[in-house]
Parts: sequence; C-alpha cells; structure tokens
Amino acid sequence: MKEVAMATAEVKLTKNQRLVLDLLCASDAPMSAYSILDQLRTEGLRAPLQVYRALDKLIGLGLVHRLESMNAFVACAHPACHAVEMVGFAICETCGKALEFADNDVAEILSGWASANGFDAKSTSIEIKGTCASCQEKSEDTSGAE
Amino acid sequence: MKEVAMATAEVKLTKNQRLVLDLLCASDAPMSAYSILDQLRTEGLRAPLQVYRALDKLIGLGLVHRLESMNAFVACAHPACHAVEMVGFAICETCGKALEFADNDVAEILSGWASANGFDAKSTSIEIKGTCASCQEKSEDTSGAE
DNA sequence: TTTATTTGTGTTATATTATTACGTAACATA
DNA sequence: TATGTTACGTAATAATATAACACAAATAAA
Repeated sequence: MKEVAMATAEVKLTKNQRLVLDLLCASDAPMSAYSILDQLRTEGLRAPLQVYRALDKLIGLGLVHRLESMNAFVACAHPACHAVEMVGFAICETCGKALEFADNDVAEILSGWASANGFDAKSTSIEIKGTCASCQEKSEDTSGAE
Repeated sequence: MKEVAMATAEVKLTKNQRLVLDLLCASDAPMSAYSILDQLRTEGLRAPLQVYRALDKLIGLGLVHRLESMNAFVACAHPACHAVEMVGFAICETCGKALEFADNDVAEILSGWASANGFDAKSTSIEIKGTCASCQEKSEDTSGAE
C-alpha cells in the first residue's frame, strides 16, 4: 500500500511545520516568510531559517504552494486532492488574495508542448495578476456612483 | 497611425536601456539584475537602480521578460511580434537556459477561466521547470554509456 | 524663448528575501 | 550500541529590490 500525504490531519508534522501550516490555513491571503516569522515569534520562532525549513517541507508534501511572482506562500486550497495535475493562481493586486484554480486542459496543452519539444517538465507555475471580482465592484462604487 | 514598440531597432532607448538590452540579447540564458550590473560596470553602471530602472522600461516595452521563479530577466525571443498574447517559459534547471514559447490555446483557456470568475487579468506568467532535451542527452551520455 | 512637465540619471542608504555554515538533538533501526 | 536520517537553533551573510534625494536632459506648450 502506497503511502501518500493525503490531508492536513493525516500527516505527522513537527511543531514548527504545524505552526506554519496552521497560520497559512488561517490567513485569507498569501504571506511572506518574514511575516510568517513575525506572527510566530510569540510561539517561539526566532530565525528565518526555521520558517523556510518548515515551508520547504510543507511544499514538498503539497500542503503549501509558493507564489513565485510574490515571494509569498499560501496553503493549498484542496490538500486532500492529489489527483489534480496542475495548479494555478489568480492573484488580486488590490486585495492581495490568491484564488487557486486547477485546469487539466491547460495541463495537457503544456505537457503536450513539453513532450513535443523534448523538455522533461518537473513543475509548472501559472500566475495571473489582475483584479478580482470583489475588488472591481468596490472600485466601481468609488468611481462610478455619484 | 498608432505607434507601437515594434522591434529592437525602432525604439529609441536611452544609453542605459540600450546597454541592458544588448547584454540580454547577447546572453544565451536569463540574467539576474546583479549579474547584469556586474557585466556593465565597465560601461559605467554603478548601482542596482540603474539596472532595475532600465529593466522596468524594457519590460514595459515588451522587449524583456522577467522570470518570476528565478528573479531573472531575459530578452524577448520575438520582440517584433506583438500579436502573441501569452508567453511562457520552459526553464532548464541544468543549463539554466529558458525557452520562450507562445500558445494561444492556453491563453484562451486562462482568459476563459478569468472571465468566468469575474477576474480582470492584466498579466500572466507561465513557467515550466525541468530539463531541456539537450541536457537530457548529456546526462544519458554520462550515466548510460558504459 | 521661457516655462512647465515628463522622463531619465546618479548616489546613498536601506528594506526584503533567502541561504551558508556550524553544532546539536531526536528518532528510527540495524 | 552504533548508525543514519531528519529536524532544530543560531549567527552571519548573500542576493534581490526599493526609498529618498538632488540634478539633468528631452519634450511640449505658452
């Protein structure tokens, strides 16, 4: 029987890993490593490396994603589901929230490109920057309502 | 008649912008801002900001792309063509080269997701990490030939 | 030409993000 | 026990990026 990291509850994490994961799960937006560190100082964390090491592990387990374009980290939206191949993010530049999405069509096209070009793909990052629906409404309120 | 930055030659760039662009065009792999700076010290550049400002401008003109996952910069592979909507990179972790690709199918799917979710997308980054064909061959040479 | 505006420059200092290097501790397992 | 692996804690430093200031050049309008 193959053992796979299935869900948050099923993986045995160390204290530091658990602290970081819980914090990210509680946050409604991605966090930088240093803001994670600041939030966890009361829990005894003191140095950046303590956070980076926990993040590395959590990312390896698929419980956390890194947003490359922001140097920030976010808890996986569906940690129980490892069937999804490819994950992407739509990042709102106004409120800072990141919407995670999965799309197998995109995954297929990209892996098709890779195999057609002899490229052995290990990981893929898709990040869309823009304005989320909620923030668009708010800005209409401000500019359009007179 | 609408004026658009068409090709390298047609845009009037300042001295610093030209230095940075020429260097990136001559490089066969993406470069960090600081390695650009080091290469251009002989040309009189002294401070990181001189490089970052040139890069900002060049990126705005579409002549340079930023690789988010590497904090590196690369000259656009087809600066004359602004018809292509979406650009992605396959980055070889062995040789460090970045292959630029464009795919309108991916672009359509992603913009479809965006409009379905009310997300106003401004820019998209797709970065695939792995091993390029050439580096796979070399590693076969090393490990497989006995 | 003068004036105003924009854009770019150069410099210093600093902020932010990430890693190297070192030594120790906890734990499993042979 | 001895051994290997993984995690921990700390200090120092590297790598990436921006803020703030003063000045110069190009541009366009008055």
